Amino acid sequence: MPPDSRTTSPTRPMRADARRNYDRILAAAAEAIAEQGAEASLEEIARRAGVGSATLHRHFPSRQRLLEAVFRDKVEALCATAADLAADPDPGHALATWLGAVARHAVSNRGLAASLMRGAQDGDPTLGATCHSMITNAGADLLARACRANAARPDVSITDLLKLVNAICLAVEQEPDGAAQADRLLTLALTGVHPAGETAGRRM
Amino acid sequence: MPPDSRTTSPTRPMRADARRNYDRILAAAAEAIAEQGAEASLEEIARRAGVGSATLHRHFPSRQRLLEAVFRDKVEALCATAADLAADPDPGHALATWLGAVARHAVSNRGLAASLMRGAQDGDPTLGATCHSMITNAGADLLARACRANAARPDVSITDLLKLVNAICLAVEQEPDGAAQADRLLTLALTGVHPAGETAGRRM
DNA sequence: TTGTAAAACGGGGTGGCCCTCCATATCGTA
DNA sequence: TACGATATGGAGGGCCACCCCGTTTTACAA
Repeated sequence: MPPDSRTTSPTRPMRADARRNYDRILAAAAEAIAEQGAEASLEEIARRAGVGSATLHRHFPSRQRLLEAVFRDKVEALCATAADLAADPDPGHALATWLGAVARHAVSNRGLAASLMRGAQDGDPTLGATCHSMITNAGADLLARACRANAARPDVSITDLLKLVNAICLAVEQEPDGAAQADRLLTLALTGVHPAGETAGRRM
Repeated sequence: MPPDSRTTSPTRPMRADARRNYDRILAAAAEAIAEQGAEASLEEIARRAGVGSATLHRHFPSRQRLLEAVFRDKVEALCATAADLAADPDPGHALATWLGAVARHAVSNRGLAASLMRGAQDGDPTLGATCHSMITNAGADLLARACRANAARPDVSITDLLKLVNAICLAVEQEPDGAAQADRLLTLALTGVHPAGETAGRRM
């Protein structure tokens, strides 16, 4: 929800200078995070944006809020992908494809995985439209279809599935060949370690 | 490799006061890390140990070194478990059991997972006996047996398997019910998302 | 026992970080 | 244009990692 001077929402529109600074901070943050990951220094982001650190903290009261703003469009793209895949004739394939897309985004956007995992947990029950809930809602439908088509076990939750994907991405995101590793590990996790032919679903 | 005044190694034995401080720091670190996780303040650890921060930095040039020293005995226990399980008549079960044990340790010792994952990567090619290599060597044997018994796919590496386990632990270690989640996710990853009966090993 | 060089120590400094206060500057509008 | 509401950012506080270097402690030999 980037503050929007065009909306007719009850909140008064932002002043022009405020909006300009907001956008500059967002751009600087995207740049810094791409280079250094989600732990990039907030002070440096403010410096890059050419604003004081107080201004950054006023617009984004927590790091999490900043991350969510930075990644919002990526998350929306992922949700759109999910909507497209909902029409796929093979629900199992659709689910796997989507999880792969999530992983690809998470690996190539350092910090995204961490953002997706933390759903406004830090006693921050303000906005309902967090990255976490957006992505969860988007995936729930795909999983439900896959279950109905018997392509996924009924006892698996979308929360667990996404946690798994994000855990993998979080773990490999600082390695040089992160994308390849994430793909390999995701495939491994989705298909299990048993060799083809052995009964799947056995509790090891 | 806790410096040992008893060894006959080429390096001169530690002075008594140095050894005493080393041990105190280690104890304080274990305590602080158990309470606050791997990001515990080094200054506070020094404070608890009753030494100056410079002394801490002299004994442990990096946080990673300190973590490895703290977790060394836990890792050794895990290696011992692996050795025991090598005699298990069901290699598949042995591997799964061991991975579960790794997960349990990692979840209950905050920071262990991160330690296990980073093998002296930070241009720190000093000691070969890092946590990472110890655990990898211990697991390699179990995996090899499981493969031979056709209980694991031949194209899976112990590195990947451990990365998966640690990724899961890393992701859930700050949540209240981390242990339960780790167990659930690990099972999911080992058995795959396909329902029982569907062919395992299919590339989704 | 005592003298000495080597080893170890730790207070204090540097610079970075996050976050907040409040005097000042800027904007939108009447 | 003038004025009140809004936004700004420098300065400062608290915390941290890490290092310098004068001082203390140790081990050992005379």
